[in-house]
Amino acid sequence: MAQVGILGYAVLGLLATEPRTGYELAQRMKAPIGWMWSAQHSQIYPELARLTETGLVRSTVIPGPGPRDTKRYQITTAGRRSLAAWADSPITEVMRSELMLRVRVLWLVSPDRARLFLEQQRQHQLDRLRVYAAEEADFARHGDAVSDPSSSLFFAYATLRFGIGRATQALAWCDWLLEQLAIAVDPIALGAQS
Amino acid sequence: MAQVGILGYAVLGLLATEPRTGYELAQRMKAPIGWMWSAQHSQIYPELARLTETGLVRSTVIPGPGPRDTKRYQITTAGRRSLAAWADSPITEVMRSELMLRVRVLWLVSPDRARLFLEQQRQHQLDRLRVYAAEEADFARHGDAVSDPSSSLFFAYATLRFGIGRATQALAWCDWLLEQLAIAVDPIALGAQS
DNA sequence: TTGTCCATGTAAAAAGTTACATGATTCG
DNA sequence: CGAATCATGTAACTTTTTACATGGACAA
Repeated sequence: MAQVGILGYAVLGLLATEPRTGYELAQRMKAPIGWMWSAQHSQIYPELARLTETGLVRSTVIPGPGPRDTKRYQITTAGRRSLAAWADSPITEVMRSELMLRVRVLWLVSPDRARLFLEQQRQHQLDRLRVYAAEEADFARHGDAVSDPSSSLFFAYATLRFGIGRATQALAWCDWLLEQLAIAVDPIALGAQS
Repeated sequence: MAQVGILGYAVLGLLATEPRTGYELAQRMKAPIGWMWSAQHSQIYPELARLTETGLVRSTVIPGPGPRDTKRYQITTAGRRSLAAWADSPITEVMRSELMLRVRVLWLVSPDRARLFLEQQRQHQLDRLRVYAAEEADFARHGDAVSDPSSSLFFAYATLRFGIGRATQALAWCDWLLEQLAIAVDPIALGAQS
């Protein structure tokens, strides 16, 4: 029995709340959900075929445009069971931050360019926070279900909170680092502060 | 001219401060630096060969054990130039969090298992913070160089700060979520709080 | 009529993981 | 004398990215 990879579970997780087409799944895997996990459509279509073969999803043809059939996928009972088993299995996460790789090497860049780079990152986090704020407003409209820990909505909201926390932390870090750089460039400021 | 990928720059970044063997590079790519970017030795050796071909690193054979030559790699002037150019070039980061994928789906799991899962994550963050604290103590021993933004040490310290901030934020989020779950399970606590 | 969105796929290449393989030294 | 560490590599496989390919509907 072919085992399911993370991408498979990501797809099953999205199908667990409602049926979707491959295209819709691909859309969802972009920002802001894509800031948690991303995938291209070229990865999703073959994955859906695999999940169908192993009986974890099922599809029905619906009317749609284009040269091929439009298929709406739904999760099966077996799929739901597989997803639940994966949900609280041991997790080994590999963190990858290109940003930190860059920062580690910023001493090779002129102070001006370094500051510009960090200001761009700062702006990037602000942009994210604005998107998150809009998402949070959406959740607020749902009312009580958001605070009910047996609902899928509650955990979707929890991931949003995580994203907001992360962006806020990254923003604060940018500010701290920019401040450190400013102090170093202008020792008078240091004197005035101490 | 074959272009360098992120892994290549990660390697160049480590070689920028001092020469190392492939083995030493692989060691460094484990925790806690590996929490920012990780790579296996099977990826590093071929990468070093590529970087040698393109003239971004150079190696000298040094005495060592085993059936093959032990090589110490150093970055070349061309390598340093390439690295500096990459450092502040536009960045497009793809965030991947298996944890968030799991949390999104925790409503499928029993409340007890969900709480256990989150408590494990909480402990995981605490463990990380302990390792980071030890690393921070190391930096403190270096004295002034840590606060000099023209030094490589300063930016290494900045990435450590980022890691600490991230783990702290994740910890706070775990606490928040666990609290939400506790309130839902035990409505008396809610009454007592309000 | 040109461009964007909907909708599905395949192919090729790059990146990353896991497993295989060798052998010296050093510590318990 | 066995296990861990040092040290280097290759092979097979999986995952992810980028590019190619088709075509309907609808709006500027």
